[in-house]
Amino acid sequence: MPELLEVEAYRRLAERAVGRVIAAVEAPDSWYLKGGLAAEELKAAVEGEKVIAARRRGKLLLLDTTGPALGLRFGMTGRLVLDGEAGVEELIYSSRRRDPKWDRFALRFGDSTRLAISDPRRLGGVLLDPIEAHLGPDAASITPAQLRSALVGSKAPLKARLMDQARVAGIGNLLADEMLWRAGLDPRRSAGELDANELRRPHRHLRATVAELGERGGSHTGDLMPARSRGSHCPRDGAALARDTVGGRTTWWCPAHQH
DNA sequence: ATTGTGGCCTGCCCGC
DNA sequence: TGCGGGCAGGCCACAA
Repeated sequence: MPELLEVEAYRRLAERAVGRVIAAVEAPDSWYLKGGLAAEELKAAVEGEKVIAARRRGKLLLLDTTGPALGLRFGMTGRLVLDGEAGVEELIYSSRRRDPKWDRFALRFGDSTRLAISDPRRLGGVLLDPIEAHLGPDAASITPAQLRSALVGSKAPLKARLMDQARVAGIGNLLADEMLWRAGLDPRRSAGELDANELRRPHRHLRATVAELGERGGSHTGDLMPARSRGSHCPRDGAALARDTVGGRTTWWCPAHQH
């Protein structure tokens, strides 16, 4: 599913659209426009404007224009397609097909090219002038001090806090499980319970996991990923893996080495 | 304020 | 072979 690694791939794809002028907005699905945004309002705001940058904060893709910025969200099944080319080919939990009816939003440029979001399950959305301050520091560049302050003083489970986009932006379910598995930390522990020594581990493993899975090609390429099924065992020590809901999400962890 | 829960979206896979 | 139930997770509304 699109976590920050996939959205970063989308950002790189969208960067090719920098310099193009938005000739028309296609918004066939009003559900997909968030924050009370109407299609007419969106058209009036960005048609005729030029794309000047493609940025990312967490899982949010930002298209800066000479007018207001556009915020693109992908949920877990959204795919960015530019000129018929997808930013990510293999999107786990989404369909491998591409059906035109799944195009929930698109920009048509003056040179007849087109940037579209194909999203079978309509879990993504489009925002006009998103408030970036609603998102915490980006997980790929967060500092140790920033991560520490995102965790201390909280009674929420460690995993829930890591996935709270207002505290740390970009960590989804798979990345959270993978980094905690690597860090040897129990996802259910209260975030604020970590001592000074333990607090260093999430940061180190977050950075390492993001870098490594980025090179491998996405958030689904973790070492724990193949073991996310019933009756499986820890790839590190062979112990039976535990499965439960933590932070509202299906969570897999190793009771033998994650404490 | 913080934390937890349930619902939304819909394609796909498994078992009958 | 078709069908129905369960499942996936990002986000939001809402409750305690």
